[in-house]
Amino acid sequence: MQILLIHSDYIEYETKRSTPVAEKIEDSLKKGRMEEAVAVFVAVERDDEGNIEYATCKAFEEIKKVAEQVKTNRIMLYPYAHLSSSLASPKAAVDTLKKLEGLLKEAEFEVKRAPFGWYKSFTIKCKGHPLSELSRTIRAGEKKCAAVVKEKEEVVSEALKSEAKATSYWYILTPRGELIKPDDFDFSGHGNLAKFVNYEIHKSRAVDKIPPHVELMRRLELSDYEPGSDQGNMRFYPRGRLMKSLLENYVLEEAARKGAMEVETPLMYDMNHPTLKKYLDRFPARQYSIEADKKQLFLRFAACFGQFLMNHDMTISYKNLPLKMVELTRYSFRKEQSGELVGLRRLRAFTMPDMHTLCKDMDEAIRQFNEQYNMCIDVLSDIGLDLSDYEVAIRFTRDFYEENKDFIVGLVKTVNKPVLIELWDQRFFYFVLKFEFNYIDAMDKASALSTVQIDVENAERYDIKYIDPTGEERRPLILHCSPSGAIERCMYALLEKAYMNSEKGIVPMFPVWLSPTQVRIIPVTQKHIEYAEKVAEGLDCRVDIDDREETVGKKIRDAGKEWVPYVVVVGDEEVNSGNITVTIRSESLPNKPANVKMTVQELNERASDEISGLPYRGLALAARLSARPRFM
RNA sequence: GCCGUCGUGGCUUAGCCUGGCAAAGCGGCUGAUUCGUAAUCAGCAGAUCGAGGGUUCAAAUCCCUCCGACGGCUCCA
Repeated sequence: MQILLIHSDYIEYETKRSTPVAEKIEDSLKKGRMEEAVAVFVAVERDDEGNIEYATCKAFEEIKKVAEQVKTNRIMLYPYAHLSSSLASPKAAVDTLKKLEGLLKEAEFEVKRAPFGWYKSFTIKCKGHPLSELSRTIRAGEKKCAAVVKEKEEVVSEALKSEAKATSYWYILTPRGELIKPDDFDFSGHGNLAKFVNYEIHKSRAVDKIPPHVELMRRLELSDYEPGSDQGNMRFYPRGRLMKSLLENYVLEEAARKGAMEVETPLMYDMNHPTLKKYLDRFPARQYSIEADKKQLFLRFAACFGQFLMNHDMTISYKNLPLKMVELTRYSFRKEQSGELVGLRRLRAFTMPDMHTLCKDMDEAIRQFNEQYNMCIDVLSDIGLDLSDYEVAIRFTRDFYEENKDFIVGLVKTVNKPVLIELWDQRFFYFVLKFEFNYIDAMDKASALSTVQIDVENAERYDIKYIDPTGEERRPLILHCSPSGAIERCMYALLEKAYMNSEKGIVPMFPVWLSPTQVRIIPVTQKHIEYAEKVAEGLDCRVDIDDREETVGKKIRDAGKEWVPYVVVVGDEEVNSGNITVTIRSESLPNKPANVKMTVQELNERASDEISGLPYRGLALAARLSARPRFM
């Protein structure tokens, strides 16, 4: 916020013409005059929008200080856009001005406020003494002022009021349908669930290690922080890009298999679009905003916007339902608080498959929910995460539960292990039912992967309708589904899992279909490279050749450090026998490689079998290791 | 965003407390070695000690501000 304070003999204004953003005012406010007053010219800036309370209170303090110094009790607030080139939205500006006016009045100042959004003429007679002209820049900053603390308490108490209404009731639901309070539940044999419940309910997250996956993502040259961007925006090296691409394609193909139509929608939207504005108001200050020409734009944080706007314009018959659309958001942007960002776990720009299903009624929504619940289990399983890696949370309103008890218990039976239940007396969010699969990492932290929600609110908000058999317009229910959750987060989970495995004495690796190199061929000396090439030609997967002038021991070690699933050493023996010796990583123990003699064809069959039915791409790097640059 | 800890060649770190020529390993380059399952040998290059400011004859080292990472609070995919 920029403010300019002028101690004046008098200030007077008169409105001339309204602009499109003008506030509505009574005629009495079209002219104003104040004698012996501090005129406060104010430009509310974009930065203030994140913390209007702070900016308002800080401005209040500054004005109060100056007014006391120049010994006046009269304040004229005057909106003055020309003090800044980075203005807040008109709505935020008016809010701020009104709040500031309120604070000043509370402090017993005599306050007048010139109307916002009008062309005005004004006359001011500046006193000209040393303190009569002052300017202040207010930035969301370090110190809290007294007024902020007071204001915060009020905000908190508001939030507490709403939270009282939305009390969460926590339970554990077993596959046998028993609903048990967490305190009464015997967690033995359910260590991860205990961690998850602890994480969710008690919010106990004390940890003193650095996250293992952060080190691994760099050591494996998958991805890294990009200091040249904003925090939480990653760079992906060729290996990481390959893995990510495979995962992306996989989820899209699975969605397509379930009948979803792939679409693409814009990354940025008009902040003042009437429909979007309402939606945005539920997620204050969470998005990146940018300015283009005169428009205030925000970057999407999911694909909902684009798809719902598309749904709004579509002509949809009941015969088209359930109607599925999917988009892989590269990227979804969420301006998370900087302290929350961690490696691939929590980002500001992330890739999320986002599928929406329009359903004609609750019965269909529930059937779809069940189908997608199962799809999510299958998707995570192919990615390399099984039911022992994540915990299930199901959250719903009491009403929904009363009407669909058997269905909920059925979901628990599907996974055949106890799940965490969160139940609300009233609907507090836009959904009545949702589940997430929460991955539990090496530091006992939980992160949501797959999720499905039954949305009962946005069809109305976006005016999405379908025509029923009688020709009537009706509102569909909308399922939100992310079959895998964020792609980066899947990579994080795989890295954390590999780390935990290595702690348990299991050799860490990725699923073969995701391994950047699937087969590494190590020629014993330079003269065996030609033979290595021949072996490579017989393999239908990502094969590379370590042609560097290093010892065999070194090359073996390096292949191990890259988690290559199959390592083939070729020397005189292989050239003579025609067979190859393969080190199979998945069957190896630490310091105990599993070496198996087989033919090239046998290895090819084995590898092809493991990756069949899953997306495939060629090597991300040169086939000869000597030609590869280092990224770290 | 707030609180705490940290930031030294591309990477991992020593040096910082107690100010006095910036060290090592890995990686890179050059040469020798042509090697059989977790690191072959030798040499060379490579640093604005996160950035900016201050104190001092002298700052990687002490002080301040900012940036970034990690951890906590809060939140989520």
